[in-house]
Amino acid sequence: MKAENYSKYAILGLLTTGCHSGYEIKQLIDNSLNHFWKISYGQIYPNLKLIVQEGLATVLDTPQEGKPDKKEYYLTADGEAALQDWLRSPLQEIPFEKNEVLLKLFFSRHQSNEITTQQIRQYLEKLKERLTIYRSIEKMILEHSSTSADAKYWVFTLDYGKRTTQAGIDWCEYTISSLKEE
Amino acid sequence: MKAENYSKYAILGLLTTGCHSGYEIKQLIDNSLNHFWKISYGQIYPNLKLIVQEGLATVLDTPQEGKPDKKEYYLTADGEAALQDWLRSPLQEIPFEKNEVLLKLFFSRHQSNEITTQQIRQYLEKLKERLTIYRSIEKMILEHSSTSADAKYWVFTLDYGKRTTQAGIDWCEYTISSLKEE
DNA sequence: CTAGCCATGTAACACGTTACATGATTAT
DNA sequence: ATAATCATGTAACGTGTTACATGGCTAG
Repeated sequence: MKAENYSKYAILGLLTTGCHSGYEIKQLIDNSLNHFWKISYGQIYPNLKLIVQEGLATVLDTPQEGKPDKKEYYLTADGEAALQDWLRSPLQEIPFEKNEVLLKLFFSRHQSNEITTQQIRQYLEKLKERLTIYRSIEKMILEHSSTSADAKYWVFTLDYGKRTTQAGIDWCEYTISSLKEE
Repeated sequence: MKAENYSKYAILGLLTTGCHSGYEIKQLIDNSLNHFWKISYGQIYPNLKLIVQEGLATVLDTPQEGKPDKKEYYLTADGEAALQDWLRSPLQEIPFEKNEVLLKLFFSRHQSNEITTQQIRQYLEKLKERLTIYRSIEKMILEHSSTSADAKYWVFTLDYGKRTTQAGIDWCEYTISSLKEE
């Protein structure tokens, strides 16, 4: 009963978006998927090796001038098929949030409302920053690559981030004001 | 640069909510914290052992009639202090969602809108179920233990779940209708 | 001259899940 | 009979992060 290795498919997908090396994959994830997916080099490089071993991509050693050499990966027909198979496969789980603020709030009768409020305010600030980041990524996509066939879908994923973050912001404000009335 | 072991504090906190054995902790988490925290026996029992070793709790072997013996854990003064220290410590990270639907949607130009829509619909159904569960937990808390000093805070955490889930539901409906117009 | 970017990779570690082992009682 | 609930625990496994190693080029 082994779950899928999602990171493998994330990498497979990213190889179709114009980036072809481990380094570029990391860049794109940090810039554009950061709100629902993360990945580290410790995952990327071993997975790329695996993907080649399974025949889902081929490597091309590309020397560069003034920069270190890079390895460029390109999906094979099998790789394309594997990506599409995974895309249409049914969802396994819905996302689960491990939320430190809520965990603390759950036990907050052991603490003054003042400190609890402070922490929620801290959380609120972080959510606001996050919202700003989402908006700037969205702007970038719309200006920079609105012609790309991917753009439409990327904007959908950002919309999700914006909506749920806004819901979190609303909650913070409501909860802070509730704690004050006492 | 080692992050905190949150599960340890989750257990520490739960020992103050009327449950005192590993089994009871698991029950309560599955019933009431499930929307922002999960834990398995493989984490609970080793952590309880650790907590006792650190002097944060004491164990009491309690034989039961008609049931297996259980071990009851009670926080020491040090344990109470450790919990409070952690509660007031600043937030480390804000939660990060690893979202399979969004990952697939990100690459959905490789697939027909029909299948993409189906998957979002699937996601929508799961979010609706989740919302129903939140509402029933909330009702349980309000009816069953509204007198408890914890109840107020527990309801806040549920409110968060309800709001963000509702935002997800709205997003699904909007996105499905957007994909149809083509 | 120092920081940061470009670029690839591994080893150790932390965290968490799953499956397994044990075994009594109670409800269907 | 059989499944479910009560109850504790460990070992193997999977997944992901962090720190480290290497090293050249470019901008301040």
